[in-house]
Amino acid sequence: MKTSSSTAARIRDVALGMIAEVGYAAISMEDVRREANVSNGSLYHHFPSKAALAAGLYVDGMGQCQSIILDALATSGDAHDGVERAVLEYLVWIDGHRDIASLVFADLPDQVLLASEPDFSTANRRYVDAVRRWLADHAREGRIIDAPFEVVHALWIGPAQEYSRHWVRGRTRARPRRVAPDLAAAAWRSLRGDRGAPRG
Amino acid sequence: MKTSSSTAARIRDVALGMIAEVGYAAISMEDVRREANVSNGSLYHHFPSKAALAAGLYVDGMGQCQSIILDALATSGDAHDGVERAVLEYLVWIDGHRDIASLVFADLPDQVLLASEPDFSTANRRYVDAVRRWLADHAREGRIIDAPFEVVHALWIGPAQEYSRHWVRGRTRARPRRVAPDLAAAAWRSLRGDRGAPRG
Amino acid sequence: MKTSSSTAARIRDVALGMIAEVGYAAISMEDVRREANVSNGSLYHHFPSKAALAAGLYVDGMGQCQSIILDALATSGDAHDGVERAVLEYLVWIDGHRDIASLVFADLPDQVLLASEPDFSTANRRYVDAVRRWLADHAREGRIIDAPFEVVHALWIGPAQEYSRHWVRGRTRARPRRVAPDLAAAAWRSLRGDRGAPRG
Amino acid sequence: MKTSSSTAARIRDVALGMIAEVGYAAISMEDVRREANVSNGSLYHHFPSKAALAAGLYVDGMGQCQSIILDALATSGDAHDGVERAVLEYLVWIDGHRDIASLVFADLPDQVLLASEPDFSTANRRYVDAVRRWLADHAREGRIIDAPFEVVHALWIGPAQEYSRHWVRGRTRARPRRVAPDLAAAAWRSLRGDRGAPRG
DNA sequence: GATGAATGAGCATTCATTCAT
DNA sequence: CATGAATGAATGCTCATTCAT
Repeated sequence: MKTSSSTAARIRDVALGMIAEVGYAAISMEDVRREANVSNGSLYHHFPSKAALAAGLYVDGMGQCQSIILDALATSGDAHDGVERAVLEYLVWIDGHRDIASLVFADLPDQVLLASEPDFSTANRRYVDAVRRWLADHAREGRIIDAPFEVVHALWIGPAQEYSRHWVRGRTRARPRRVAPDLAAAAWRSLRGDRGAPRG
Repeated sequence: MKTSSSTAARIRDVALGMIAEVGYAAISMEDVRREANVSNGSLYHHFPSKAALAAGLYVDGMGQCQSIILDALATSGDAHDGVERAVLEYLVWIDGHRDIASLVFADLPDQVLLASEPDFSTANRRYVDAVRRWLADHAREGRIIDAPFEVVHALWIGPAQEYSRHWVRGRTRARPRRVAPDLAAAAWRSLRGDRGAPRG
Repeated sequence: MKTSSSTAARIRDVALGMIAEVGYAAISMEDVRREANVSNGSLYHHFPSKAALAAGLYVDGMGQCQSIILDALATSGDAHDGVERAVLEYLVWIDGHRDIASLVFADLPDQVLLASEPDFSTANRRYVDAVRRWLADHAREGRIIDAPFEVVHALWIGPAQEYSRHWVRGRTRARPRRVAPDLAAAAWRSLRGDRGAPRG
Repeated sequence: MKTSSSTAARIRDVALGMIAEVGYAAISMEDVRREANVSNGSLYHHFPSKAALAAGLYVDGMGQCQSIILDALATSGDAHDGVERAVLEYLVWIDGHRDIASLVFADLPDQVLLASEPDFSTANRRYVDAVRRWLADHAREGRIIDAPFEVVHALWIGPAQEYSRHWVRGRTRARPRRVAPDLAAAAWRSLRGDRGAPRG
């Protein structure tokens, strides 16, 4: 429950909460306006369109989400540590930021994706490049399997994402942080290469 | 490529294609009506509401999707075979049914999910029960790890779903059937239990 | 005061009256809706947009207006007769159809002109071609001056149009039919060629 | 091509250009603001309303336009010379001031006309009185036909206005100055009285 | 003179749905 | 089964204008 003084921030907070709860398509600018206690003119003064409003939140949330993983890798000891910590911290973060997670998992209409550019692509490229580089370093030494990026990424983060997706939708009992250790361990089993077992 | 003779079938085909392409929220009954070359009255004669139209397609697609996995398990030899074949055949099927996959991955509004009941829950229960039973059998023998169903399922099918999701959105180069072997092998590495010994 | 039974006709009548009175920009579809006693949905069922509604009226009015002149020429005796009768009957008709005249003189936004195509261009071409042909016939015999079409047309109908324009805007005392003889006579003085005086 | 140093002048220039191009109704204060690179507050500091902004330009343009004709009359030799020179110089001026002409020909909404008062009426009265007086002088001597002012004016300037109107809308090939001699000569043919004998 | 946040009424249009024929 | 007219609520957005700083 952030207390937002500035109008723009208040709008953002309200919009994030509402989109997380019922989805982009199900909210109207009027809903946001009312909830944020802002006049229509003011709302559009700060955000030129519904799509732009959502796009801002989306790019921001996506960026935070990716940063968790990048940070885990940047501070990781070895391959095993990095692979597991990424999954672990991703799930812990999701667990603490359900609204943002909900937005990131939502499939937003093209309109919104369009309004997210070029920020989205820039952030995404930053993420993919960094992860790819990290993977390549470890793949070269045989610690991690050598496969196309998309495949490795799906094996690695895919289960955590899939689980989080269900949790966000309320179709799962255990919170992400509870299942994090299991998913982290399994991620390593999926990704470890021929010589990927220095720890044991 | 179905040939649709009856009006209802033509509507269904058109609707599936359109929802797959731009999403449920982005289409209108008028769009469907025009594309299917049907009068407004006729459209509503066959499908009482937009939600009902989508719900029918959704339940149907979901069912087909689940059947692929259930069939793989039913005809599987051992745990290893079942785990891998499920992923493999799932991906091959997705590869051949992009539109349906797109619909299944879409997060549909509550009204559609509501209109999907009770068929959806029935089918889902059938799926979950069967898979859970199959897993339990093999977990008991130590072939497959023993963890909560949602966790095991995420580890197993999660990467394939995540990859397919990206493919459907056009954000991936290789077609699902190309990466299927890698994802299948990794699924087994994730799920194999203490005694889930190498085949043969 | 036409009594219009069909919904579409009633909308058209109301819209013509309102646009004539206050202008295209000043009316709203809601105004038309209310005045025509039609539901919003019904209004848009018959006319897909405000521009389309106005465009229909515009093309129609323009066509009627042009027909008056074309008919006068078609039934004219000689050059003198045709030149004067065109002006005369144009003014008499305008005098009796103030609403339509108002619409024809209005400078409608590009939107509407765009929506008028291709009907507008077709009608216009028909008019210009016919008048041009009639003029050429008489210019060849020296009855009427030989100058570019636009110039001759401005000299011929221009004063009548300018007068009508002012009348429609309420900035003139005498009704068009009152001044018609003067304007008609002057038109002939403007247009008569070297041998344009068989009548005396 | 005025160079506008002051903010107010820059706004005026921009507004004139935009209104000329797309019309009063089609521009917003926001459009002007952006194009003139001025803040919203500043814009309203200089011009209290959209109508007032347009009204200023309108009255100014109208005045310039009328001055051309009044000057031609004031410096004219005889009736023939005055009638022709007025048309001639009017068209030459229009040719060089397309934007202003466009504004003068536009049919502006009542609120703008209202905001133009009393300046507009004052200027108009000055124009009408002067022209009427000039005409009366020559009509008394039989040089120019004796008819109601509105009729004479329509015959005299009407064709030039009608032609200019079309040119401004881009519906004409030849520039006004090209057709000026023809229109001027015809104007004299229309207006000459019984004793409006050939010059010289 | 300048700035930009705030206001709220208004608008064209969309859309799912109903109903008479 | 089919047709198309009718309905009315809802929505994203624009815009002229005001006001505090």
